[in-house]
Amino acid sequence: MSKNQNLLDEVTEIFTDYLMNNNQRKTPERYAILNEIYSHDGHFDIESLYIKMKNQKYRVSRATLYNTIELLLDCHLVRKHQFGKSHAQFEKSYYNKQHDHLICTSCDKVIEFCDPRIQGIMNFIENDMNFKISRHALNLYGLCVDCQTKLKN
Amino acid sequence: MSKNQNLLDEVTEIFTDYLMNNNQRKTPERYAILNEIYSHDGHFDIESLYIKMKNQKYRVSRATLYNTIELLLDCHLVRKHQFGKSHAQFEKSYYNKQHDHLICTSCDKVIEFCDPRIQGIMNFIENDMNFKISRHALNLYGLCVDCQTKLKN
DNA sequence: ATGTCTGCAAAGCTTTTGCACTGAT
DNA sequence: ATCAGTGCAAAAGCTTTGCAGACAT
Repeated sequence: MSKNQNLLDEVTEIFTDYLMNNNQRKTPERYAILNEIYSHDGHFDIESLYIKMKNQKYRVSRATLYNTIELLLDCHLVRKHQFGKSHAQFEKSYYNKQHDHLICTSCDKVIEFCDPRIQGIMNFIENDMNFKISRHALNLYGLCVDCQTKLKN
Repeated sequence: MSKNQNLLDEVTEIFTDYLMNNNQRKTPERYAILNEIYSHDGHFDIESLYIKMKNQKYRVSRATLYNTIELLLDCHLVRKHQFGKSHAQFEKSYYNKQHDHLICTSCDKVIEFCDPRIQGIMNFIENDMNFKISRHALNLYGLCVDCQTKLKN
């Protein structure tokens, strides 16, 4: 609880700094959205975030969600993913080390993993192909353990 | 020229086999689409393919393009990508070894590259995390050489 | 007081679906 | 002669935009 509160305080401060430095207004809606995102784990899309906030006291519009997500992406408090579905998915990214994803094509579950060898590949690309990498996404599509067992029966 | 013709003959045969084995009709539209895709290099989206075919003698609908692309994906003659834009991009995949992509976030150029180390990562995931991988996508986003120079000025 | 940000609704884009017709089998 | 596949248009999703009003500065 207090750990979560600390995290929330930290990201709120980062967001505030970002808004000030970019001449953006510090509106209650923006903080409410940041708060909602950092209060839950896992991946989400705009629609589910909209529903979740509507079901609570919040009064937000989809437009504001899209607008605010853009700001959060810009200050790296949120990451955006396209896992092959038509709609984008997001996740909070502060204090969450960069990781990659296994996507189960049967049940749509998303599993995170880390592998240091990716760094080697990226170093090679930057040095030998002279491409300045700002971010990466390694997605492995296939069957998770559960679905492998299910499909056997 | 004759090399391209050989490739076209080969993929046509593969597609024909696929259609027969799956009780799908061998319609001229489907072959026209396959032909169009294999006559050009690089990545494309449905809309540009539609425009390109409309500008020629072809009479195709978007619905048929989406439908046929689905078949071509299923028989692995085409690969689908989501590079972070809202619309999907595709590329022919026969005789095109599996590769990954550098995506320039400034000019949207897509550059292909291969790195054998990815195989090591995938082996590890399959064996130690018991996840059955069917395909992967490693996308590195950043600035290509041209845009690095442009942005310096 | 000013002008940005908001909610709402409407429009935009990509993709999917419904329907009557065409044509591969 | 069937009925799957097609073109066309309309619908369905996700995302963006226009506008009048609200509110952070």
